This record gives sequence, structure tokens and C-alpha cells, in this order.
Amino acid sequence: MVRTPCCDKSGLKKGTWTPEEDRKLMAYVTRYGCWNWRQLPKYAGLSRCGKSCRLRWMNYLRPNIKRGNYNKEEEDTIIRLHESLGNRWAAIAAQLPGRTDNEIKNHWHTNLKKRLIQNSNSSAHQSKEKQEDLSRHETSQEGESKLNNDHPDIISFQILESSPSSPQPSSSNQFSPITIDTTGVTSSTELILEDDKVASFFEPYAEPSGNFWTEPFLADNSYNFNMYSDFLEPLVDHIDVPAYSPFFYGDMLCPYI
DNA sequence: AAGCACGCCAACCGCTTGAGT
DNA sequence: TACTCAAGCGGTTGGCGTGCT
Repeated sequence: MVRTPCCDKSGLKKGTWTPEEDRKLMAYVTRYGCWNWRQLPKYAGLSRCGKSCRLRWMNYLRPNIKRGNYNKEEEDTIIRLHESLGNRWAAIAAQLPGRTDNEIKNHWHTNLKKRLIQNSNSSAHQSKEKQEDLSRHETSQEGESKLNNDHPDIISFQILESSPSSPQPSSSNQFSPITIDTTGVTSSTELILEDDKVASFFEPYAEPSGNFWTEPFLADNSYNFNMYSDFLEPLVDHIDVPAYSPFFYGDMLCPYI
């Protein structure tokens, strides 16, 4: 979407990712991990800069990405965290499993910010009316409680504002680029992938009882390729990922995984 | 049906941070 | 300590989709 597909001066492709590029990146990262984002596109056969690959993986291809349909809890969390953390989208995203900082940022600018402004405007307007009304009756305390009843959302927001801000230390979420956020993933069937193609792409290789996404990536920081070779081999071969890599086949060592 | 305006959001850019030497 | 470089982060951009006239 968005950027017109083109090449920059160094010959690297920019703009919308094609399904083929997605498959290449996904297959390569799945097979070899993200040992070096700058070098990765070269070995993955992609004419993209490493930064672009990383972004694509982090915001779109990474497993357990939840997309769209924010529920009220999530929105409340975003609002509350934004109140205490400001525009630290990565920190906010760390508290919302499956959501990316980019997506939260977009959602904030397109929905939540407007909503808050509207709320504050209407509350300010009504507050003014109430104040005038109250000054007439000189019953400020009574009026305050009525205002609270009229705008429970605003009030709860005020309470949250005054409460001690508690940016949770997100140790588990401050993952390195290739660490897989496994929150909420208990089996391969629970993968949250918006793109049906991507989901179906991996479906035939999903383990019935194991946890593909967590086990190989978390097991003692080494890539247990052999365990998933049956899974990866046909997958990678099928989508024609370049056979070369700085690592020996089946002897992959990636300190980040 | 065609043109226009606007919102959404994927992706880019540039700055900052942190690790390695 | 200073320097280099990769990765992370947040702000911004701009094409596409959709609703409105």
C-alpha cells in the first residue's frame, strides 16, 4: 500500500511489499532467524533494506500479531498508558500482547485521540453549563456529583490520571528483534494472523500439539533446526528461498533466537 | 456515473540508544 | 574514552478505499 513501488538510488525496492516478498522474508526468518537485519535481505533474496525487512516482520509477519478490532479493554489500556507514558508507543505496545507500536500509534491518531478530544470538548461544554447552573444555585458539591454521573468515563479517566503511574517494567516484552512474543500463544492453532494467505501458508506445517512459534525460538537460545527440519524443508524449498546463508545448514547458531 | 474529499494505515525517514571494539 | 554500527523508536508521508455530492 501507500508508497509507490520504486527503487531508490541504491537499487533497493521501496513501497508496498508483495506476497512473494512476504513469503521470502517469512521463510528466511523462520529458517535462519534474524541474525543481522542489514545482511538479511541479501541472503533472503530481497531487494529491500534491512530496516524495511525488520519493520515488515515486526509489524506484519511476526507471529501472534493481532490486527484490527480493538476491544474496549485494549482502548482503555492505551488511553491509560498514554496518559502516563506519553507517546512511548513501544512501551504501550509492550502492555498489549499482539499489538505493534505502529498499529497502536495509528489507532491513537485515527480514533482514540479524536474521541478524547470530543469527550473533553463535550465535557468542557457541559461543565460550563453546569457551572453556570451551579453558580446560580450555589450547590457546587451536589453539582460535581451529578457531573460525575453524567460522564463516568471522564471521571474514571481523572481517577486514573491521579493514580500513580505504573509503567510496568516490560522485561519480557523488550525483546530483541527476533525474539518471538509468545504471549497468548499456546498452540499453533491459536496463531493470530489477519492474512489468511499467511495463515494457510503455514497451516500444513503446524504441529498438532507442539508449539512451533515458541519452542525453536526459546529453547536455550539456539535454533533447534533439526526438530523442525521436516516442517521447514518443504516450506523453504517450496518458496524458493536462496539456499545460501552465512550459517551451515542445520547448524544454525543465532544468539538472538 | 463521475469527481471530490477525507480517513486509514503501511511504510519510510531520521534521530536516539546501546553494544562492541 | 571515543568511535562505529546495528537496532529501536516515534513522527510523518502519501496511496488506496470509501463515502458524499
